[in-house]
Amino acid sequence: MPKASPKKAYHHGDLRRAIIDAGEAELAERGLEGFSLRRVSARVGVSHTAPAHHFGDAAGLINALAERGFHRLLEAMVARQATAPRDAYEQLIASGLGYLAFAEQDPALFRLIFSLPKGPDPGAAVMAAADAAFLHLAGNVAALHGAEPMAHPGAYEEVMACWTRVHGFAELMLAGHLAPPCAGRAGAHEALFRKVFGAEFAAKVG
Amino acid sequence: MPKASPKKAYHHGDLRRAIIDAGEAELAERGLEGFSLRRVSARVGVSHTAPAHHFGDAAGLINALAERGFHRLLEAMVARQATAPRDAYEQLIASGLGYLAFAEQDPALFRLIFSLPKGPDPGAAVMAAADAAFLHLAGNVAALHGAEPMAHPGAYEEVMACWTRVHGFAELMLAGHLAPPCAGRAGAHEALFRKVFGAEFAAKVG
DNA sequence: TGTACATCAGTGAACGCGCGTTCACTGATGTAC
DNA sequence: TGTACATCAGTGAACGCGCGTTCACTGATGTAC
Repeated sequence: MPKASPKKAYHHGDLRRAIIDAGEAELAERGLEGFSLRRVSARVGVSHTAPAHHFGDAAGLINALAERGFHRLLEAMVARQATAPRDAYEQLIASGLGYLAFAEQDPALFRLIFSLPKGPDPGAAVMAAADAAFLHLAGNVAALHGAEPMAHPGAYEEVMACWTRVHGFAELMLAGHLAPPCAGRAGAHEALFRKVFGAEFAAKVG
Repeated sequence: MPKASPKKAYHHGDLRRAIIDAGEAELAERGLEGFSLRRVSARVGVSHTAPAHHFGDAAGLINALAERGFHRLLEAMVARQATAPRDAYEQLIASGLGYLAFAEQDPALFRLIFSLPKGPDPGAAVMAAADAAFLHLAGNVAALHGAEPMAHPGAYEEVMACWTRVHGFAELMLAGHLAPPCAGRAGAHEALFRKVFGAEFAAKVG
């Protein structure tokens, strides 16, 4: 039994993964404010210089967390859709509700992915993860017309109309700007979200 | 001439105001990340313990900045409306464009006012400033119906529909998630905003 | 009008803290021959 | 199969930095009498 009881192996085995996990937990518990490599390292039980081998500096870890964050966002949309009627509009709404659920469950990670410092290199992996989330929404919208995503004229504007509504709702919710009756109960925002999402404004001239 | 040439008066005269001004500038130049009382004090040319007399700690200054931020947001909406046709829908759109202009001009302050730590006491003055901005939008929406703000049933939902759209657009714009053709030119987002704000989604069942 | 005293506003030195970075190191793993 | 060596992964002590806080202080202002 060669690998049995590795009590305290010098090499961690999957430290990169462990640090991202710890970073995510740290973020959820204490927020981005005061986020530090030292704290994350201590959480993993490793010396505070160890992460440098995998991420370079703190920005590198933040980038990795952002990539995971966009994946989580996509997962949340997909998960919520699975519980909804297959009707295209209901699927779109469910996608939005999943988006809101993610924001509510992990506000710090949600905010992180939408406030990246726009540094020199945003990181191709992060961009790809963000694009995947965007394209998912585009798919939801295209389904309303039984069409391919982003295929017809005006498709971009329509997807952005969807995204800005969902995202704005999420941000105002986190900022505490939704009316008190909606606070507290789980999923209490759903009725408001449905009305707000579909509301039409009169008097569109020209 | 009693008060002439006060070269280097021991008392500042209006230090509270000066510190808020410096804090606003500091925020605009360097962002909330690494914002410190020491830097702000140095900017004013005053010892770094001086602000404590006026704000207590850093949170106190942040609060004062948030209050000013909401006022700036309201000012931006009003200013933009003044340049628009008096038609109610155009006034609403103009209000939204002012909102976007503020976000674009001072992203750090914009983000600050929508990410307050939700501490024990959010500060009555900040709340009042936020409410004023909300009520302004409510007035814009009510004008579509020639009614009083928040008077008719469904008025709240309608105002939130407006707010979430404008706010979501602003946030995604700052996060760099608007399509490249819209980046760069001043006011280049206006056409997209108009389409996105007024877009309707088909198939609203029930 | 003048004097005494309390309060307010700002100073500047000192402190401890957690941070990221550097550095010489050591244990483990992989590869060449 | 064995040995040598390079590379990778993680350690732990040390450093300097900017931060907020504390503290005794001093200059200016206001108020009572």
